[in-house]
Amino acid sequence: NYAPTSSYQQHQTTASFVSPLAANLHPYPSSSSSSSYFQTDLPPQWPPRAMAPSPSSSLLPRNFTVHQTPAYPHHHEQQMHMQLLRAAALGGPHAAPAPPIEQPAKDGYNWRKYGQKQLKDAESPRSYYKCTRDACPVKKIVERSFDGCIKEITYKGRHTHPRPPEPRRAGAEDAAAPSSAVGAHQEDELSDDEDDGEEGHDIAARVVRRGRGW
DNA sequence: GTTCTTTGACCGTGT
DNA sequence: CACACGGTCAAAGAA
Ligand SMILES: [Zn+2]
Repeated sequence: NYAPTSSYQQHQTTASFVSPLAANLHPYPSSSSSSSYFQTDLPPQWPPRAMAPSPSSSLLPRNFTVHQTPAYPHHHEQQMHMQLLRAAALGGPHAAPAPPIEQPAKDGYNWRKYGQKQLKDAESPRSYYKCTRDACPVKKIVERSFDGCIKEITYKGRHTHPRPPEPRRAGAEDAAAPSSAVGAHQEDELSDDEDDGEEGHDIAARVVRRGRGW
């Protein structure tokens, strides 16, 4: 399942600067030969809208790969993998002061972190987020590298609500076409994860699990 | 008061 | 059975 990184690395080199999030992520490759993915029932708008959080941190990963699992046929849960890979040549000497920590990739939704785990092998800790909207089951797992770069983002579930409105900046530029010619190309890939309908127990177990400690 | 992050403990699953 | 691993809870703190 998780051996993809290597394969991506070869491609990532070609990545030209790409605005963190561009329309490239769009599931609608209009006339793309392989639109096999997304054909499932993706939310009307799954691609993160404005990822450029602020003027400060623009050293986000250049290249990214999208792994999205088609909605679970017999399950209400959907999982998509989105891998953000940064250019290999990032270890640049001068590069930039490199902010100690980067903001979590913003995708337009609001998340609350409910856990973090240091994985066994990988030295990249995973952060677990849940959509703050009430009754919205969507979860998000962010795995970063030691240097803070996002290695992989995993979305689970579908939002039961539209994307919350973006906070307006007083006297700021309009959010029409911020990124100029961002038309670089990147590879969007999706990988099927478990399609056999595992995790079914997940929901049930969760409910029962209510009364622990307290 | 609120919401969100941090953090170790806890729990389910797999070996 | 125990143990390791990954995901989640929830108390305490921070904003
Ligand atoms: Zn949501």
